[in-house]
Amino acid sequence: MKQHDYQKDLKRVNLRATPARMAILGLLEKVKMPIDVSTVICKINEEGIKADPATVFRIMNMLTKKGLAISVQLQEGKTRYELAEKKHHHHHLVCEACGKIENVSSQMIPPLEEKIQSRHKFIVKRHTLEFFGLCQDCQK
Amino acid sequence: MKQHDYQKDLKRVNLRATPARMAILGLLEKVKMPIDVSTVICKINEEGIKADPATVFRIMNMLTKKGLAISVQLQEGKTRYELAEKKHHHHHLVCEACGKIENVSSQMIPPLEEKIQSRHKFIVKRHTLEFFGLCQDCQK
DNA sequence: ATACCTGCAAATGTTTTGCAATGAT
DNA sequence: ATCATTGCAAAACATTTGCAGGTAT
Repeated sequence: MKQHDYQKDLKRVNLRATPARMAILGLLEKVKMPIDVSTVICKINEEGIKADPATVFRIMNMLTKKGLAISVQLQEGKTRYELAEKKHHHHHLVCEACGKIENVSSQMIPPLEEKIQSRHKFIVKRHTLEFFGLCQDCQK
Repeated sequence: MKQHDYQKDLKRVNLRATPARMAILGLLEKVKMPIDVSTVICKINEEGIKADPATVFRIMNMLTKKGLAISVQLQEGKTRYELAEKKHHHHHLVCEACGKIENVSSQMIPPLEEKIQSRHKFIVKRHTLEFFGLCQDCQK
């Protein structure tokens, strides 16, 4: 189980390796699910790293812009972030009872909910699907 | 082209028919796309109906809870609402250039982006797909 | 040494809440 | 006459920004 070299990751995208950034990358790898800024602050604080919300928001925006993190919005009125694993694009299964968040790969899409139900033992109550891009008029 | 009887719709779900509610339902039907609270306030104001943000938020929450409206979140940090047409479940095509929002039906899902591209002349840059329901542990 | 980062305070934007007054039934 | 609904003010959150001081490189 190889530990990522965050120092190198950060240097690669021209970001300085600060304690907060290292801690955040480590945390994102450890939790393996999208987390919001308050959780980040709380968790890294437990590791002895104190950071201001403004700083954490700035870091998350940076990591996202640089491609090290991905922002995820799950109809909660706030943003979550997860590590941008180079591997497959995926979506999320959000349990409305306990809040647990699992991943599903895009290959799941075709017979959609039945497949998810049988493979993940997850009862799909509803889903959201939104496409972002360019409408006909804006393609010029 | 039959005009909806909002008065009856509201009564059916035990909500009183107030000017603000009638105006909002009428507006939602007219615009035919999800709109946010600021837009609602602005538009109904043009019709001579003045309403406080707190009131409009309360109304939108009510309408949503009662099933007359649906809330839509398109990664904007705010909530949009659309009329809960009894017809088919659908998703949205959001143009990142002009902000126009079109609808797509669920039947589109299978070969996903290619189909959307050819049928809607919409270039899909990215999409979000999230499932909400009950995980294995929470099904008891 | 220099440019980047951070903390702090203040501002912005969305949404919620308490309470007294108003309005629908 | 009720009880729901509204407006207003204030508060709660999530997020952003300006600026001066601190820190990686």
